[in-house]
Order: sequence, then C-alpha cells, then structure tokens
Amino acid sequence: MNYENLLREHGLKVTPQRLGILSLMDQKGHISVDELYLNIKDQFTSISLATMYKNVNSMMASSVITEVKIPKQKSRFEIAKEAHGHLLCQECGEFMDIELDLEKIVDDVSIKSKYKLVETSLVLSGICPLCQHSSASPVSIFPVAHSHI
Amino acid sequence: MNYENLLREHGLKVTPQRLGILSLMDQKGHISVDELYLNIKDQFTSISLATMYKNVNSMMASSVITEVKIPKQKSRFEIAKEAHGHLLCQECGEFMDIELDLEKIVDDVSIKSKYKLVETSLVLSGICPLCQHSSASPVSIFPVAHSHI
DNA sequence: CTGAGTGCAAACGTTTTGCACTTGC
DNA sequence: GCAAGTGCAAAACGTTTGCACTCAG
Repeated sequence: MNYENLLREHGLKVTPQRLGILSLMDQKGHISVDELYLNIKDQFTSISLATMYKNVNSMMASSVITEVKIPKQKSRFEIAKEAHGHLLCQECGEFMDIELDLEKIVDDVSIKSKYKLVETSLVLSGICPLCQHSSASPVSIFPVAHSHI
Repeated sequence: MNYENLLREHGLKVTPQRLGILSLMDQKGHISVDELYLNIKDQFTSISLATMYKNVNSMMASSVITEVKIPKQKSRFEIAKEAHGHLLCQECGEFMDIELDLEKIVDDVSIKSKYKLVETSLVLSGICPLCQHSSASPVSIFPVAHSHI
C-alpha cells in the first residue's frame, strides 16, 4: 500500500510520523492509540502523544482511517476500507475482520425506517476455537493470552 | 417492569438510587452516564457521580444493563434485552432499536470462523426521513435538533 | 515562503479510588 | 451485624489545547 499517495489523495501532508502510523496500522490491522504510541516510539523516539492524537483525528476527519468501537474495550483504528464486520474473542482478545453481506438487512431497515443509511458497524463477539479447547479458564480478561500463530 | 426483582435476580442489592437509574433508563431507552446523572438529581439531590459510575459498572458486570458504543459518540446504556440492533440519525441524533435477524450471518460466521458467538453489536447510521427533507443543512452535529413528535 | 504539522507542558473532562458513613438483608 | 452501597474529595486517566518551532509543498 502506498501511504504517501493515500495521504495526498485526502489532502494531508506527508510526514514521517504519519507514514509510521499508517504502516503500523497496516501491519497490526487494528490498533489503539496507546499501542500505536508505544510501538512507534522505537522509530520516533521524540514523538509526542499529542501528535498521535492530532494525526489520528485529522486522518479520521479525512477518512483515511476509521475508528472501531468495541464493547467493553478501548477503540481501535484501522485504515479505511470497504464495509466489513469484526470478530472478537472475549477470552484472548483476538480481533479480526470478517466479510460482510448485510445488504438484505440494510435494505430491509432502509425500507421500514425510511432512513438513508450510510454506515454500518458490526462487531460479533464470542470464544475463538483455541480458547474453547485450551485452558477452559473462566474469566480471563485481556490484554494478551495465548498466541494465535 | 419490576426493577427490584431484576436486581435481586442478578445478585445486586436493591437501593433507591439503583431503582431510579433503572427507571430512567427504561423511560429514555438509551442514555449516557451524564444525562442519567443530570436527570436523576431531581429525585436524589445528593447523589454523586461516583455512585452513578459504580452502579453502572456493577449493573454492567451483572448483565442487568448493557453498553452501546456508537461511532463518534459517547456510550449509552440500556436495560439488557434480547439481541437487537440500533439505528442512528447522524443529523439529529435520533437513536432507536431495530429488530434484527442476523441468524444467517451469525451462523455463517460461526461455521467459517469456528467461533462460539455470544454477542452481537450492530449500529446502522444514516439520515432519518425528517432530516432528509427538512433543512438540507450540511454538517449539523448534535446534540439536539428538531423534535420527532 | 507559508501554512500545516510537531513537541512540550498545561488544561480539560471523564472515570476511578480511598475512606468514613449508612443501609439493605 | 456485616457486607455492600453511598457520598465526598482526591487521584488517575485519556484526550485536547496553546504556543513556539520545524518542515513539506
């Protein structure tokens, strides 16, 4: 993915900090502001949290990235892409995209409500296959558990 | 609805404050902590915000209420009920429940991902019928706009 | 060159915590 | 009577802002 063009297309200046943020976001898929900050300090030792927030906010405003709000967790951010859903393991915190075919539901709701729908946000939560078997541990709340390698 | 039993069934003590919170939540449907606090001060002049948060947290922990996270907005809380979705007008902030038939999608995702799904969170956002016609105002961000009477 | 972006410190709003007091059961 | 809940003030967060400096275009 070409982050420079991505930024330019949305009218934002290209800075090393922004490139770092986007590349990290692209690698990790979904990431919270503080994870982002912790990780990026390796490359930009003097970057400030304020800069992180300013960039996250400006990139959200220009729709370069989007915020994913997850029940009982802090928001994560991802590079904007076509509509899709998210799947969360409540045990180990694994979090992934899922393809989504909400057309039927969206059409149905549009007709009944007469709303003009422009955005959908779906998060399904449950227990991933690994957590179902391994350690039938009761209430482990993240962060981190086993690795899904 | 019988709030006293609701609390007892979930192992929480019945206090006037909690009854007030639940009744308010029931009336308003979805409400944020500070709206809750503002409204409840009429009845409990000396209630503290800390108590509000403690109660919201304990009732969430015992699944008496659930949190609804909405893109670009503060969380609202509602009394727990069967799975359903939410519909938000981005213009005026109208927010309502919608019936949901996600069975097909949930089944599909379960099979493909092997997750055991236990929770779904869906928010559809768009423009309500009234906002589509009335004032084609550009970027009005809430709170409050016209009344949907 | 100029406006946008950066970094720092301070300010802000929200949520949590510790502690003494009160209340539900 | 005792654990749980309440209220207050203080602390801890997360996020934003103002300002001087730097850098991208």
